[in-house]
Order: sequence, then structure tokens, then C-alpha cells
Amino acid sequence: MKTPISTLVPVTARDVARELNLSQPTVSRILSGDVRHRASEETRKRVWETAERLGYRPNAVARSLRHGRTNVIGIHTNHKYDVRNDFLGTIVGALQCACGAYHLDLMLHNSLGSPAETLFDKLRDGRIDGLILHVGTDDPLFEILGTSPLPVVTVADSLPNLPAVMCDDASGMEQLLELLWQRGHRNFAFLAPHIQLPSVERRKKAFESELKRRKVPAHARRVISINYEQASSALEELQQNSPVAVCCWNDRTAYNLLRECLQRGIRVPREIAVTGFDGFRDDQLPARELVTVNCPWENVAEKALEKLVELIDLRQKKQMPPAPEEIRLPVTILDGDTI
Amino acid sequence: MKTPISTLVPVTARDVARELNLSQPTVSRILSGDVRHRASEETRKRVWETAERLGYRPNAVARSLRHGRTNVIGIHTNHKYDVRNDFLGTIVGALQCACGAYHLDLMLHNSLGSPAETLFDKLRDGRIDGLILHVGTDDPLFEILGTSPLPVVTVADSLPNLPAVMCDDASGMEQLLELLWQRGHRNFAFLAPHIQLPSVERRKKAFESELKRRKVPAHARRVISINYEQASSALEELQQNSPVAVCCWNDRTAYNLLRECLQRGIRVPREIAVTGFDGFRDDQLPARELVTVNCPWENVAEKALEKLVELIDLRQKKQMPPAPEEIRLPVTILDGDTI
DNA sequence: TTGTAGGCGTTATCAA
DNA sequence: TTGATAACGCCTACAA
Repeated sequence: MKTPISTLVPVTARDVARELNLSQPTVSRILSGDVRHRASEETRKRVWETAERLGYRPNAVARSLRHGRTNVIGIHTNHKYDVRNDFLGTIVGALQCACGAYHLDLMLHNSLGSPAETLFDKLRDGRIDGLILHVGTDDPLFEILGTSPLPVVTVADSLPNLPAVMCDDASGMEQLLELLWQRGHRNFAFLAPHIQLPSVERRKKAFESELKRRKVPAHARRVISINYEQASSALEELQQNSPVAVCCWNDRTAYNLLRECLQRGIRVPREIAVTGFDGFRDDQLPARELVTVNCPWENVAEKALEKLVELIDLRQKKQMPPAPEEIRLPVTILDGDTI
Repeated sequence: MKTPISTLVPVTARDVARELNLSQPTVSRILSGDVRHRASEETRKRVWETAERLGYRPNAVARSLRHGRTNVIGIHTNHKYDVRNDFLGTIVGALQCACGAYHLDLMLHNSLGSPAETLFDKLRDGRIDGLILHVGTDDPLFEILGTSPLPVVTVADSLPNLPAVMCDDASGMEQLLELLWQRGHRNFAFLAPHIQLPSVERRKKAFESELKRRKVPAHARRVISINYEQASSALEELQQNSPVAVCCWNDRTAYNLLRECLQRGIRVPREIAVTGFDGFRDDQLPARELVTVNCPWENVAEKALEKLVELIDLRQKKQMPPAPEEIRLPVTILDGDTI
């Protein structure tokens, strides 16, 4: 059995060349599988053998420098969560899978720790070919990225002047309300987070306009602000207006609300009906089956990557990118037993 | 307001130098903040201004080539899951946070799609300074990595000749059995997956030896093989020997078992008591509170990164790494209502 | 079929 | 204080 020589220093093409009294480019040509360039069978064989024996591997950093392309894409979010978050985890997971098909690798950029400006530098220091972005409009990043040469595609939340792939939040909310309406609900509430997210704004807007269209009076379609995902603060107000159908801005909030109801003995859905949004329902757990909007986040990630690769290829050819476009993917309803 | 010039091509130090009729190295020295090298105040100012105006950012790829160091570390698993998996998600999340302190970035390597050999090439092509590894012993990778110059630390499951950081699985199982014993249980079962994982083997071994020590007869400490996390196939055997305390090899299996019990009307813990392992309990959901072993996976990730950084620094100084060491972190019990 | 020269963008060492 | 030169490892064009 052949064992590659154990070394503390990586082996270069030059090392292989020296070993055989050849020039470094000759070795490089043979090993990079250049079809046009025919070398003598004899030489090819010796080069391949020696390369394997010495454990040669082409250095990707040098390659990247030469080609002006790293085959790595980055993902960045300015929200305070890491990959353990439902949303980010799903996006990253799907990206990770999709990257395989394009022979790309994925780099996680941590806003955690470094200020935005430093991060911005890192994002365009040539280590990534493109970026998948998920940020709120409060991030200073997007202003700069709009004018930078780095190809960027945003997911879930759109930003001005950047291409975006997202879910059809408005349609999701409308479908949700239609279902609630069919089940006889006439009193509604929307639980919205304090933070501003374009996707949540769209959900809220659709909540209001759709119910207005159905002639629901203002007191029966209230919007209640909560601290991020903490539903408890809203419970008193909800109970006073029970029975009520509560549309939570995301699934986690809905689960929090369900738990609170369980603890306080509030009957679901009799007194309070609960819906989520996102489709992060965990069917494995012996809990209630949450009614929610099934958002195709995997498809969002895949589509975003597809767009990003297009942009990267264009830039490689030094062509101007097309005008930024917004893609909205259709959503469906996941029925359950909480309404 | 200064707006950086929008360009399709990145700006280099050479561009800045040309603009000012200076040499490229001079610009580089000033901008890289070399303290020893005093340049005239006048020049410094002009260089900084021009750099900002043109939107210059040092190219990290070139820097990496020069320094022989990328400040990126990789993470790889050969299991079929991506970052959405509880375990991997936690490890990656914790690494992501910990990387901030070391000014490192994290790259996800997808075994998904590319064969192991290709992956192996990628792992040592110079794009990462070190690797966090989580693989089963069936992976061909570890044989080769043992002799490669790339610093590697494994997590959760140790491999021969590689430093490892893991949880004290044996102690966790012993604590679990002690608790079950106190609560009066005398009939036990261990649900093990078909796949071979060193960590699970340790849990299984501890299950057997600890119960043997307590003089539990063989028929009251059975080991049942299941397909990965699917507990249902074991239910018949479990019911026939009820009441029984079931130690699942991980939390997900335990939750699956709980769900099956719920659906079939089997009382927990009366007929079947359930414990998990790992500490991936979701307290947010209105479900049963699983009794499980709280494994400090975040600490595992942090410790592994710490070790990896040490190895990287050593290699940078071209020193030999120390003999591989195994670090086991202590675990505790999370009590609940399922035993 | 193979070697030489040059450059990707940066940093380090020298000399001016 | 600054500039020239070389090197990191690779690839491409051209010349031999």
C-alpha cells in the first residue's frame, strides 16, 4: 500500500518538478488535466506517480488568486441568531445541500463579535465570490453593498437595489384568514414583534387589508406589539377579547403562546385559536399540531443560490448585472388542531 | 457625503499607488498599519484618503497566499445530516460564536454530493487552517488525515491518532441509571442505532456494565437495535416486558418513542419510562419534559476550537504537534416527568 | 513535447 | 522616508 509521505509542509508543484528534473509549469499542466496539451505518456506517468507519492495537492488559494474566483459563497445575517435558529438553520442547511451541485463551499460570516464595518470589509476582500444576505433595513451594510462589485442576493427580506428571493407573505396571510373565516372566526389579532422586518410588515399589512376587505371592524382586527417572540405580555389583552383567533408573526411565537395557554388553563382553540407563520412545525413532538403557513424556505435558498451563481458568472465575464428583481414563491397552509 | 466609486473590478493597492505616483509597496505598508515604518504624515494622509475614495480593500486571498494562513477553519461531518440536525447545528452555532473571538471564519464542507476523496483534497488544499471533524470510524478520511499536515480536532466521536473533545458518555449513563434506580426502576432497555458511533458505543457499554454491577439479570437489561432514530419497531418487545425504563441513545429517538406511546395510549412513565441523551430538549413546546443527559456541546465546540487554534499556531511555527489527547467534559442530568 | 517569462495582489527585505 | 526586487503557488502564452 502506498502511503503519502507525512510532511509538516505542504508539497507544491515545484517540489514535484524538482524531483523529476522538469519545469514546474509542465507538472502543473499535466496534473490540471489540460487536454490540449499533450505530454509524452512517459512523462505523464512519472508526474502522476510522483505527485501521488509526495502527496501533492494543488493549492486552492494560489488558484483563487490566479483565477480571481474562490468558489466559495458567504452567508450573512445581522440578526442576533446563529445557525441554531430555525430560519437560519434551514436556509444554511438548504444552501449547504444546493452548493454541492455547483461545486461551491459555504462560509458563515459572523457579525457576532465584529462591528459591521469590519464585516463589510471581510465580505468584499475577495474570499467569497458572492453573498447570500438576510438583514433588516436597519443594517448599514446594504447601502454599501448596493454599490460594491460583490454579487449579492437577499433572502426573505428584500432590500432596495438588491435582487431578492422570498415567500409570498401576503398570500400566506390571506389564505390563513380565509381558513379562519371558514371555521367561523370573526375576531382576530396579529402579534407583531417590535423589530422591523419587511417580511413581517407584509404579513401585517395583508392582515389588516384583508380583514378590512371583509368588513371586519377595527376593534376585531387588532395588532399587538410584543417583545420579539414573547407572547405572554399580550395574553391579558387577548383574554379580555376572547374568543379570538391569534395570528402570530412566526411559529416560535405561536408555540410560546400555546405553552402559556396550556399553563394558564386557557382552552385552545375554544378561547384562543392560534396560528403561526413559517412552517417550522415539529411533528416529531407530542404537542398540538399548529396551524401555520408552510413557507418553502429550502426553495428560497435554492433559488437564491441559482440567482447568485448567475450574477457571479456575469461578473466573471465583466458584464453588467441585470436590474434587481424580486422573486416571490407561493406558500400553502398547514392545517392542524389549534384553530 | 463621500461615496466610494462603483466599480466592476476591485481596486488594488497598485491602483492607489498609481493615483498618487507612489510605489505599490509604500501604499501597502501605510495601509496595513506598519508601526515601525514611519512614512511622512503628508503621504500617509494622501494614501488613506485616496484608498477610501477609490474604495480600496486589501485582497485576503493574496494575503493568505503570502502568509500561508487563511484564518478560516472548516467543519466536516460524514453523517448524512446538514446543519439542521440538532447536534451539528449546535456544534456549528457554538463554533460560529467562538470563532468571533479568534477572528476566524467558518467554512462548511459538504460531503453531500462529492465523494470522500474529492472532499479530502479540498480539506487540504490550503483554504482552511484547520478542521473540526465529526465522523464515524467508517470514514476513509481519518486514515489519511492522521498523516496530513492539516491540524484536525474531532468532536463527540474520537478517532485513532487525532485529538478529540467529547462528553463523558459513560458518566452520563451511570448518572441516568442511578436516577432510574432511585425512582424504583429494575427493568431496563437500551435503544441503540444500527450505525456504529463511538459515543453511542460508550453509552451502551456503560449501560451494560453499570447494570451488571448492580446485579441486574441479563433479561432485565436488554439492548435493542433500531433503525437510526425510529423507535416504533422496538415497541412490541418493550410492551411485552413492561414496565420498563428505556434509555434511548439520543433525544430524538426518545421523542419519537414518546410520540408513539402517546398515539398507542401507552402510559408514560407508568408502563414505559423514557430517557434521552444529548440535552436537546425543547422546553418551548408544550410537550412532556424529557429526562435526559445534559451534554455541554457548546463547551465541546469551544474547547475543540481552542485546541485547534493551538495546533494551528504550532504548525505555523513549524513545530511538531503534541501527542493526540482525549478530553472528556462532565455531564449532568436534566430531570423531567418521563420516568 | 517542454521550458521560459510574466502576472494574480500582497508583504518582507533590502538598498537608496 | 521611499523604491526596487523577490517571493507565496499557480496558470497561461509564447517560444524553443
